[in-house]
Amino acid sequence: MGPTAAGKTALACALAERFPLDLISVDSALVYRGLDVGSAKPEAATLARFPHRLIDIRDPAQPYSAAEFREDALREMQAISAAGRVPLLVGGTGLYFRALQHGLSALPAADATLRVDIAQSALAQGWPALHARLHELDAIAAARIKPNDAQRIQRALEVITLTGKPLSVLQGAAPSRFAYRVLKLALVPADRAALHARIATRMDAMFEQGFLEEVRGLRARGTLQQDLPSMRAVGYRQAWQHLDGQFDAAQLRDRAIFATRQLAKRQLTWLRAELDARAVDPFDTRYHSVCEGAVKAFLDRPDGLAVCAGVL
RNA sequence: GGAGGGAUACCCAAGCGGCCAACGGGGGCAGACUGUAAAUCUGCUGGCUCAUGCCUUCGGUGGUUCGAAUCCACCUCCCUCCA
Repeated sequence: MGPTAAGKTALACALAERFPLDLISVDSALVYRGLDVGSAKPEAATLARFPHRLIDIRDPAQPYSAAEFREDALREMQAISAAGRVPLLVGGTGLYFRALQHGLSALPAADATLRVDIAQSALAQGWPALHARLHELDAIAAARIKPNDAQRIQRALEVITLTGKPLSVLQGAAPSRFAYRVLKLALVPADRAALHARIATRMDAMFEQGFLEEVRGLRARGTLQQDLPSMRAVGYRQAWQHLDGQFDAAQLRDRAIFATRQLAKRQLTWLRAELDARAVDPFDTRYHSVCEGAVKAFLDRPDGLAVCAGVL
């Protein structure tokens, strides 16, 4: 686990080189085919040598979901284990890690038509009005969801409409047991400025590698919309707006970098919640011996990043 | 050389005698997070203390006033136009 640009792929490959590991990507953007440069998808050569499962499994016109990820990941873990190898989950999507490990309540899947309906009434009445309606239907959920949190209000109303039951009731309990022992490895920047520097450098590299052309191509397909999850990904959203003429190239670079830094920050919040809860001591050599030289090498990295690990 | 316009907190930008430590946006920091999650949302963002408290801020210096970011004078720098 780790924030974007921390070097997760490099660490994963280094580990896979020394241990009987098969990689599974835990990343909500890498699942989309055609989002390569801008998503920092591992290079073809890397993927050829270290295959990652759950990359390029979906067309960008079709949304993916945490629930689908859980199913897919469990299936892959099963297959890998059955083959006598160990699954190594690599990625930065906190919700996916959580959903995988702790499960999700039995809720209905997204309903595109219904979402459009809800969004339309929100356009007319404003989200606070819908929040008020949610309060009538499910006071508990409404108390937890902020009046401006469009996405969650929409989902809550969607679930209630689909099932006739309050979301808060449905979310009540679903502790699905997780059949695996977990060793958590996290790449955490000891110095935020170092991570920011990496992000800027990588963004410039992306532009040089044809990121804009990639987005032009995706738009040219004619089947993609700005509001699709794939096109709202960090960088892609800003590039789309730039190609719409909303701002110049300099602005694009700035905005894409800002968005990436903000993403990294949110990822670190997930990580802290995850790691603090375990009270992991990053320098407990017991864990390091598990991953030997690979982790040690990363621990000694001079770029302000560090690896910590812990058994769950 | 002459005529205008402008200098506000990290950045942009309101304010134009008291309700101003100073609207708003960006950025930053912290947090939340159950089928959109690289998404969505919340809080904080001069210092000290964290109390309806104190201190230091609105280019610089001086002045007017009970009281100034807001008025006046001079100075410094920037922009536009005329020469």
